[in-house]
Amino acid sequence: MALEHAILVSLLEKPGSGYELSRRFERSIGYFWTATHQQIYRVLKRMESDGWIDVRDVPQQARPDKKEYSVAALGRTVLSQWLHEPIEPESVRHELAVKIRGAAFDDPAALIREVERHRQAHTERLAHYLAGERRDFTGHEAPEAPDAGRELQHVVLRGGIAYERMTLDWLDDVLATLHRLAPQH
Amino acid sequence: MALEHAILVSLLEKPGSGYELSRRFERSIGYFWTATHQQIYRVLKRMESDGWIDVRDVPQQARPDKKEYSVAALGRTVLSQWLHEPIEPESVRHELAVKIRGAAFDDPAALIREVERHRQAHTERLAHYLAGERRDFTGHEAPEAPDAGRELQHVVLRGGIAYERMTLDWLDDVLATLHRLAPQH
DNA sequence: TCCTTCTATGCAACTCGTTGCATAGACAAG
DNA sequence: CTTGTCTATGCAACGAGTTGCATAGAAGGA
Repeated sequence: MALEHAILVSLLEKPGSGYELSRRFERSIGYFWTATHQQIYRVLKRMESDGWIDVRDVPQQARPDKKEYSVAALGRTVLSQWLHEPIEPESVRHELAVKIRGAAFDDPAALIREVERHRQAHTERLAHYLAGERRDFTGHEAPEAPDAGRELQHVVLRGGIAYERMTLDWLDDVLATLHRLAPQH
Repeated sequence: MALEHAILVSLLEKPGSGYELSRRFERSIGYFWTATHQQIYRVLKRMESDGWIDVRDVPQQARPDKKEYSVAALGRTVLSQWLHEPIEPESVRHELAVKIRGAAFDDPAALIREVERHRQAHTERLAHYLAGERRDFTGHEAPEAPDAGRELQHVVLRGGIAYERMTLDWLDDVLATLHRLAPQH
């Protein structure tokens, strides 16, 4: 399991409440690990009772009070241990690929609109990543004092960008194939 | 849920037993949807009792008897319905990306070996895909009578190949970044 | 005033997926 | 003749993840 670890990384990058974490899991770290707010609240509670993180009640005006979590010493140890353990290659769940192979037993042309929808979604995500890259990573780095966190966030973001570009190319390939199989469209 | 649908697609491509399906989920369709044999047996039982698939006892010599499953009419209907439903973009679980971001709070150099291990695994998987492509998709297609199933399996495989190539390039980028952050290595 | 939206937290029920274990026939190697 | 491997199926328990629902304060618009 790695949700705990994703939360530890996110809280190390910046302490925050369950609500704030669930927002981050819709942006930033959520591009590489998804979680709903229910999952996050439940896991935060367990992590806190296990002493991995500390809580602090933060009264707010103009909005409900919140609980701000930050990583405790034990949490850093746990994260460090996890970082030194080898992980298995990702187990893939590529629903669209299953659909494409399934289309052979139905109407391939009917998938065209669906694939175009995905293409659109990936175009938007790529634009979003590129905007984030321009915003956060276009300043000059001091070459003698690189900021490790910043560099590592950037290389992960470059991975997201490469993934979206590859996916767009592939979806074009899929669309060409579907059109070839259904020339009347 | 899509394991049912992945199984329907696989059984339409070729009927088979739970054991045979679990083998396919380690190759072929398993590159895009993973499942263990326990999951497969459990779901097969449910699908059969729901009338999506038919069973046939197949006595064998030199090995235990098996139950061969094939898709029933209802299963085809269910698959067709699913194919016409829009699906959400994949929810990502990229554990290595979480680790890379986490490395900022530990020793980035300690990740180098792990990333190299992943690079090795992806190199092997790419070679495996390319071998499969040479084996199954190097014959000439009759241009007037394309085999839809074959074409669609090929485009999905091309997606896997593109993914592995992109991943290898990105892992090289990650390794260069890690080395830059730990020049003593 | 009521309705909606945003922040903020949480429970309960359920399904999905993983892990460990068990059984059993046939064959091959030592 | 025992051990290991391959085919073949399955149970039980647990943990992870999803879905639906609930509460509540404050702000802003109709």
